[in-house]
Amino acid sequence: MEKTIHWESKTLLSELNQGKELAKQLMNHLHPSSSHETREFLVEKILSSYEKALSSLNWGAHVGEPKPSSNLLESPSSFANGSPWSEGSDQDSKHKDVSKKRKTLMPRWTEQMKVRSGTGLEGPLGDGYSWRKYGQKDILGANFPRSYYRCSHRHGQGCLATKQVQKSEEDPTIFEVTYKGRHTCSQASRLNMAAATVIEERLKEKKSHFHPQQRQHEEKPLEEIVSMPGAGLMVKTEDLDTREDDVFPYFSFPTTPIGSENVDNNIFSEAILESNFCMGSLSPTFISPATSDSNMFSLSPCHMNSYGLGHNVQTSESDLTDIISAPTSVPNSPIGNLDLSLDLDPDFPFDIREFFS
DNA sequence: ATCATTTGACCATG
DNA sequence: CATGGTCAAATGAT
Repeated sequence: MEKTIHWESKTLLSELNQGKELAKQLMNHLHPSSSHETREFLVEKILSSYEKALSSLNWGAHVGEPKPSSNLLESPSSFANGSPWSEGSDQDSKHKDVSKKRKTLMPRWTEQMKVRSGTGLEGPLGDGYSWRKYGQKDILGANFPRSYYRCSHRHGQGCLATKQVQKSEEDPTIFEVTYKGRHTCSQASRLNMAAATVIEERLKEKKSHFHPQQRQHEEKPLEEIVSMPGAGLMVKTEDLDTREDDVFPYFSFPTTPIGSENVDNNIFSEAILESNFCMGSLSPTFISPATSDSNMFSLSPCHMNSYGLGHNVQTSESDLTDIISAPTSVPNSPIGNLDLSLDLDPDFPFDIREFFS
């Protein structure tokens, strides 16, 4: 069996290496003079490599798991109007029996994203979902309040996804976004479109000029910017509920496009976002000096929820909260200068913003 | 008028 | 009891 593992890690390595090389090539083709097709081609190749690598991980890592990763083939329509998670639509009956306080079997994960308001790039990007703010609270020991959002389709579609947004104390340009629950609403498919659009826009922006569309109103960005999945971030999975056995590092992301219909931009952005996620969570990167939390683990599971797709991530209950503590902040270090030393180390500072900005 | 945000109060939890 | 999370009335925006 060791052989198998070996073989797989070899495959993995070679795929990753290939991806690396391709990425390098892509970098060289980032000049406006380079043809769009070339870039597209390279991107596709990269994605392909990653997919292979990932699927190899999938097969190798968790055999005894309840599910492979074929869930993405399921059409989202299956839960169009009834969230599979909210059995008894508890939304009305909040006062009901609190007796069984199921710790909300909702997955929870945190992302940290840097807002670069200087460049006008990290504008008011959404994450493709529409949220409604329902509260704000000052948090003890924190300099900035925490905002609470819920999916605006909660009423219509019973979507229970929520998120919390809070400015990082150390670096106010960083927002910590904690998502709870997945979207059961039909917005999910829009995500990719939105992201793709965003990317395109950025490209355009980059090419032409930058217009100071947004100045720093200091407070304003927070509510809006909040969370573009592909933004700088680390993903910290928290409530993974690994009470029992493994269920731990859980790879489940679409290796297949959801609707194989409009597979152009969608895949593109989707895959990019995902790889970004994964990279983010895999990178022990820079242990922020800010975090006084002595040790951080260097390996965090890539818990891909992919927004409404992977509804299999079943969470039992337990507080695994601090296992995975991703590096909190992107340091002020010269990453900004595209320090893409794409070496196959876990530090891989993969950040599409750097590519597209 | 409708919809979203703000904000203090209320509630659950540890 | 302190804290974090949510509700809902008031307020603001469109």
